[in-house]
Amino acid sequence: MDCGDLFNPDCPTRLVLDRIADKWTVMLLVLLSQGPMRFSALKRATGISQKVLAQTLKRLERDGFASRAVFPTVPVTVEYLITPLGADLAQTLEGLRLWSERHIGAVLAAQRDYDAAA
Amino acid sequence: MDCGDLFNPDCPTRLVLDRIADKWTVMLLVLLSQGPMRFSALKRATGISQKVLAQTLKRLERDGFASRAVFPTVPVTVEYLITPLGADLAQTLEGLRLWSERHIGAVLAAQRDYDAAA
DNA sequence: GATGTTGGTTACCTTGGGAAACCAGATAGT
DNA sequence: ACTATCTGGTTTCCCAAGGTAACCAACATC
Repeated sequence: MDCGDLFNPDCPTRLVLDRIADKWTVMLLVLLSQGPMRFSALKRATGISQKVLAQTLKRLERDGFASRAVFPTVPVTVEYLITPLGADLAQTLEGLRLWSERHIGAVLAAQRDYDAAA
Repeated sequence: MDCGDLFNPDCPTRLVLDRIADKWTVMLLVLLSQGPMRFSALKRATGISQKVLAQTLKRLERDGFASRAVFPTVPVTVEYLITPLGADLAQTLEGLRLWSERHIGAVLAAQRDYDAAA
């Protein structure tokens, strides 16, 4: 697991982590990778606040991970779609999902042990 | 990429994301997976503040991802080591590191395009 | 006994996320 | 005409997470 230079703040891994390692970005990425979704559907699905959802979607669009499609219905319909780049990233995060399902028990057990010792 | 139910807040993926999807946890996990490291070395390597480093390491320990070894030298030496569980998680994140090195250019290009359009 | 070293903890301040209200644009109901 | 309603936001205000800097304990050295 050599990063070339993880100590360097311009290391690609650090740059990518700075973009996606927050509370909601990864979850939105995974949701959108399952299919297009409207703003309100994403809000309902995640429980994220409207403000931060708008912010986070803007960043996803800026980074080239998602795109916005506006349909002039009434009321207006806005759909968010994953891009090929975003889909590729979501695919590599699939491993994390599998890991979570396999090891969540071990994590929760570790937490219980740690809390019991204190 | 079916999560069973990513809409459910108790979905394993969401629980794991809640633990590791913050500014520093993933980077510390990757660093420790390369070998044991002392507190001050982690601080220098990441640029993280002392307070948040201590906090984050405590959480890593609680979640069973890292362990703390204190050597009664003078001044005291404290080493942080990755656990098998943490190493396993870091291994699945290796895919993310590879993805970053391959696609960071596309991300930065997308950002440039987006900013130019505005 | 002042100084330096490591690994923290404790103020203090600044930034980011959450809750709720408001807004635009257009239609439906009364 | 007027109010209500729907979507997709933005604005306002508040609180929590993170950063800065100072301090502390336990020694060892000068």
